[in-house]
Amino acid sequence: MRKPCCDKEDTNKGAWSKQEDQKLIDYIRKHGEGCWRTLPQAAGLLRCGKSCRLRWINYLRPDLKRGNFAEDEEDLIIKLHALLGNRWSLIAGRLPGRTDNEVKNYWNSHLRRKLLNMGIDPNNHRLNHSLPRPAHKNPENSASTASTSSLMNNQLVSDAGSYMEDKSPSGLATLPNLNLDLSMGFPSSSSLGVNEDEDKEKKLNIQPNLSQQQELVAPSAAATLVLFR
DNA sequence: AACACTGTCAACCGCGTCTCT
DNA sequence: AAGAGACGCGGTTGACAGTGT
Repeated sequence: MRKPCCDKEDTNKGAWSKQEDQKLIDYIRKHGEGCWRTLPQAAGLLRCGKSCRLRWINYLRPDLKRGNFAEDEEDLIIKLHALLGNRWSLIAGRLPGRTDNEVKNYWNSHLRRKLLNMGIDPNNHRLNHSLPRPAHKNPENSASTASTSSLMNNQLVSDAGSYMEDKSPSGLATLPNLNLDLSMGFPSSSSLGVNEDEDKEKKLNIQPNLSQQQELVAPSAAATLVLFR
């Protein structure tokens, strides 16, 4: 049988120091990612493998974009969230250089509120008449919803809303064709295992006729999704 | 200037799934 | 086939920064 991931007494917790970061970077540059269980000891770090993995994926990876989200990224997150729900890793997989944690944080701190301010329920992306809709009155809103206006133009809200209601007898919500422009590159296999991605798309029954190497452009291929939630 | 409140984000925790023995 | 460890994910927490009073 395998050994436990780490001895909890011997591991550091909390914020990472620059030295720790450097050790992790150096080690992964030399040996590559993976084998997180043995990595801390091999790299001379008093951290558990889980913590190392998180630090690398969320912060140290060289292909991370960081900085503010662009409007098109915001739109894409909102669209994908309407389709996938809180499947942050899948959503982040469509945003090159972004991590699931980053997307999740951005959703919770910015996008959720933005939708609420528009009177849209962030949970189901439907217009919610019981929510406040200051739309034109609030200057902050009119400014901040510049990108979301394109959202409305795409009829995402109504589309998402209608299919959320359109439940099949089996209890699954079947999504109609959706003109979802997913013209983003595929996630790197380092950030999201290819096999895992494949597997999840199978589970989600996404059928955009894609090969792994193809850029994901699914306008009319139209993700026909069967959500299992 | 000092305090309270709010927002942001890195990191942790627990759980489900996968993989290995 | 079963059980245990490893991995990955989503939810939550807590420290810190920024803003308001």
